[in-house]
Amino acid sequence: EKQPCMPTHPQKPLIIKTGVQFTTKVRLLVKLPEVDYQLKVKTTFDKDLPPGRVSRQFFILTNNTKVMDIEDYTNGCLSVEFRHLQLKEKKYINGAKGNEGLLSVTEELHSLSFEACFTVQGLTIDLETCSLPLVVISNVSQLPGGWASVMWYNLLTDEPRNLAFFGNPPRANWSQLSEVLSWQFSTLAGRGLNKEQLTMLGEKLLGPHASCSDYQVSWSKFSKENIPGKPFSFWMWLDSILELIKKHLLPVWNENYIMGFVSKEMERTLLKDRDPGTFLLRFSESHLGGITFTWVEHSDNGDVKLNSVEPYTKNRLSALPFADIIRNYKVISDGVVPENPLKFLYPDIPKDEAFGRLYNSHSNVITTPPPSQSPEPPMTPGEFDMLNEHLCTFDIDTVSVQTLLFGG
Amino acid sequence: EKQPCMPTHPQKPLIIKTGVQFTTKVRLLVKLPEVDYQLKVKTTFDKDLPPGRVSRQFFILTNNTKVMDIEDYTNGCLSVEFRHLQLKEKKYINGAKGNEGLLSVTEELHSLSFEACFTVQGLTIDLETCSLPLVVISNVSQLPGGWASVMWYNLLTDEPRNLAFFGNPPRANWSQLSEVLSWQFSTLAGRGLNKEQLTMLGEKLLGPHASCSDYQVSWSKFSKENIPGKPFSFWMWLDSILELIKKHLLPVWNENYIMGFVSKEMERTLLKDRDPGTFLLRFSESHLGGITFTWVEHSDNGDVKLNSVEPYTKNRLSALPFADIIRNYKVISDGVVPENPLKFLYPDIPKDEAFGRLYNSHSNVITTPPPSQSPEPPMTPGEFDMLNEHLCTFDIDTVSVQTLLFGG
DNA sequence: ACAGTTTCCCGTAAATGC
DNA sequence: TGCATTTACGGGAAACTG
Repeated sequence: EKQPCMPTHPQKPLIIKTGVQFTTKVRLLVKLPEVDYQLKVKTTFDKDLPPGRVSRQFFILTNNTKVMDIEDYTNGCLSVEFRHLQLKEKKYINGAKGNEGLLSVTEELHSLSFEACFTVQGLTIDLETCSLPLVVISNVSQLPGGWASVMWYNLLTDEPRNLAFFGNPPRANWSQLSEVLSWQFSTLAGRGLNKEQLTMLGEKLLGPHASCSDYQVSWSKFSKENIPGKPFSFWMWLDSILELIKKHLLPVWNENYIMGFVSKEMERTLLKDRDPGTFLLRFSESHLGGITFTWVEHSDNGDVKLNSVEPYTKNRLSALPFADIIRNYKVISDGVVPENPLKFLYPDIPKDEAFGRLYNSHSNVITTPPPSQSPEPPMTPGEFDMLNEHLCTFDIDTVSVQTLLFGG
Repeated sequence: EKQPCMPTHPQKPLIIKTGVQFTTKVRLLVKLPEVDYQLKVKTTFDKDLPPGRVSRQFFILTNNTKVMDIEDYTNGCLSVEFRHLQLKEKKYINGAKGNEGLLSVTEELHSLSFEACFTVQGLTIDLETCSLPLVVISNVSQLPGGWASVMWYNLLTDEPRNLAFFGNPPRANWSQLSEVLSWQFSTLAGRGLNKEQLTMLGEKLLGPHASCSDYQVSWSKFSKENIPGKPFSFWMWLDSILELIKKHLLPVWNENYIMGFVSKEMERTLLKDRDPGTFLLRFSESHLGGITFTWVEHSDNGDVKLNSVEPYTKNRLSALPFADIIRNYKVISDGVVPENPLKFLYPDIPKDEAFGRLYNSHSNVITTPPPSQSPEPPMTPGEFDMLNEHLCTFDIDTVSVQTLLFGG
């Protein structure tokens, strides 16, 4: 049987959006003695949470009971997959929202519980397990915040179900965190971040004085506080770039043509001694999801001048792919013949040699519609791969099953 | 009380999308003697349609009963407005879909019924009325087809409720139809179509030999059959242009700078004797929702050459407004200095004189994000204005009320 | 296999709630 | 009032269904 619909945002599991279908699967790890009746599993959302512990309460709209089935004839394992599950918020008649006041919705952790009950050799056995902490959102605009929480939790704790984690979230070592950030890029595009790129990110987060690997980053600095002088947090900024790459820059990113994370100072250091027309590609630090290029120009008196273009965002890039923008970019100034100032991709690759294979449109004259989106690249392995299977795939804990089987 | 949400697609009433809220209002035209209890009105979808008459059946998801209220103290009129109504399709357990097989969903007409019952001076009075025919769609992609049906019905019949209308739809005189088409533009933008533009449309629909005003257009030619050699019907094509104007071309359209509907032959006739650099703006006939410009060029040997650019569609226009595209358009050919070939808007208005006020971005160098959408223009009056009030606003027929009042 | 139709759900905008 | 959060729904794409 083919799956009629995939789970939500497959790249970001453990986040459930209300009103959108999701899928979950439980597997029984012990081999049971023959049972002559069907083993029913019931799934419940936030089963044994004392009301008021979390500010919002949800329930599963759709049918939440299903019979276990033999998953695979090679191991005879019993499993059940719930599909088309959907979450809805409970509305309180008398506004008794037990809001703790401190946490945002994406810091509020929830869980899915699974229960099964069966009788074997006169013993009644209750099985129960639950998922890793889940974040519930109501709009995809909350997805970046939710994913920040999932990353922080799984990076910093091995506890299976500490729903109060964000009441007092621990700090992360920059060495751990930078690895996770790099993985975000490699799961997206097959290319992580190099040392220089990570150094720039570390300095952005911790200040220029120290990006030593034992420096610690607070949860707040990572995703709650705004970057000084900017209306967005570090993670919101970085996630906007991930989205931009995913939708509009994959070919160029995968060719390693986007230096991307370069401070203004480093940019000057790199470019100042280069030939005129040398340029590099850099993500905007002032706007969400923007990319720009900076090129070297020599004034008549020999001064080195660096020019940048206003960042391109998804709107512009969906009208014309980035490689074609680079190809056809022209500077028009009064009295001067328009010219493309971009000659060599840093350090010295002739522009057309680098981008030639990525060009789509032919020229300004014969304009063609934007080409269809390039297909999603295959994912590369990484520590978070466990999350990249089905949403909430977990096994019933063998130990507790055995306890029940022999201790009942 | 402020309205919490507007009805669906306010420009296209009498079309209801399943799962999307709509609003309706009934008004009692006769002044009733004092009643000491509240007058309840119940609304029902497709109340007395024999099952099987239409292929799909729908029901109102939300509460469908409401109490009438005094609308306006100057006339003391009773009325009730239903808000947040929502339609859902009935699913048949045993596929007894009474599909007539011939009609498409947007040709299937439905109606909303309203009932009220009250007692006055010992007489029990039943009031009932119903809406003009409605089209039910499940996706906005069906909106153009639905609006074609609403237009055709209201253009060609005065019957209040001929739900079988599209079983054998009448033809329309070109004189009537062209007026309706022009109104589509004037309700959108405050500017209808002129004689030349309508002539081009008439020839497109009827062939070049005759666009005499008593020529008749069939329903099929208008919106069902594809234009020969094209994968879309006449109305789909025209509607795609209306959408393009609404979202991306309002300022330019309202200035009357878009000739728009010009045959290739007419274009040549108009441009061939003009100065080089004279251009006109024309909608694409080969692609949905596209606009292009054609300009005159003189070859070295004196031959007149007409060039056109590949049509701009909503994707490109949302990245850069059309006036700026015209401003910065450049032809780049090998060995020739890039130049903007657009000099004079036909017949002879210097480009910047025409478009200057509409320019937004300054040049290619300092690029700015596209400006926010310009606000909806006020509507102009027209025969279809009655439709452009609330969705399904109608009065209970005075005659039948009196019949009931005195004939009971 | 296919075309007409519906469902799904992201992403933007507006409404709502606190 | 302002900000956080939810709701609404257009639009593109996938899934469904005869």
